[in-house]
Amino acid sequence: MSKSAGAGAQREAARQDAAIRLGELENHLGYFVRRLQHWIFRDANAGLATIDLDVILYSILETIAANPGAAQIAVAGALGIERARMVALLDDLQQAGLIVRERSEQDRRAHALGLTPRGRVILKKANALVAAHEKRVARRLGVDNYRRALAALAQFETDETRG
Amino acid sequence: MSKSAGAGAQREAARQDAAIRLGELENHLGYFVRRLQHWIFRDANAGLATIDLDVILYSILETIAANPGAAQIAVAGALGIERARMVALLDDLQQAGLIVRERSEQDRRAHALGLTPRGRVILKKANALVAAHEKRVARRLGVDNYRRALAALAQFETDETRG
DNA sequence: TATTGTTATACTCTATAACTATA
DNA sequence: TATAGTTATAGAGTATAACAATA
Repeated sequence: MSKSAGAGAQREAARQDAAIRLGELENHLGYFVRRLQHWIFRDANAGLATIDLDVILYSILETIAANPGAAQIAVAGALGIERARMVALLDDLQQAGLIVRERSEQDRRAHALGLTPRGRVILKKANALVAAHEKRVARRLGVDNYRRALAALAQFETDETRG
Repeated sequence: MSKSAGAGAQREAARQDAAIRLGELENHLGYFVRRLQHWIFRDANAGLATIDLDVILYSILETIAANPGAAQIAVAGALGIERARMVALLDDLQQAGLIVRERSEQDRRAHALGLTPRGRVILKKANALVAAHEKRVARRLGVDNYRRALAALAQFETDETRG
């Protein structure tokens, strides 16, 4: 993965950030949310890559573990993933031997999702990696800020305006 | 924009959210950040669409206004946009008559970016629309939570790990 | 040699529509 | 008629590499 030119350009761009003013953006939560999310995804994905997962796949595994037998559309809805896209993501997890799709007994259109024994083992490792990532976020943001941010953002409900 | 089938599916998915547990995700800032960002982008873009802008184009306009004469790579670096992608975004703004690209006198490789008079008018309207959006975010999140979130997240510095 | 802007390419994600099998 | 899962496609975004002009 040679990135001699690209890394240099990015480093230079970062250096110039200090001289750039953000104007009204400083007053907009969306700007900071986007910036933080960008960093969080890169850091979390870098950790999860060691067990061939990423943030999305991990979130799906964790949600299935918390809701055994749930249908694809329920997990997709909870995570804000399109149901069309969920198909390919679950294909990946199934081919990796981490989940099973069984016909639901209540509704034969639906798949009842579940973790395999291997899925449970990987999920346990993933949760350890994500916990380490959370500590990095907390250290970076400051422990007090981290707690405040988590408490404030956890109260946001998105359901009403979906779709 | 007929979305009879899609909207129905999404509404159903949202309804089922209530029954879905999130497990460890409840303790992860990244989950809530992603959820909030998703809502914020949709809401802000819906507002800005009335003047043919979106959040990214608005952020670029505002940054240029705050840093007249800045080079493309400096603006890109401040906003976390790839410099390759910045080219097309600035093409859009230029074709819309909102910005100008002039050769920098200090560094003839670089473009000195600036707003046109029309760009300044549109940016003023955009800032009003975004201010209205921010109020919706604050109302949705609760004013105290909004202030706490803004204060906490504004202290996150991303520079070190770019690239 | 390195950087700015540019073009090109491959891959991922989003949004949407349509199909099947079920309900 | 409507929904769950699936497939397909178009448009956006990301990541990367390479090139010309310039430093």
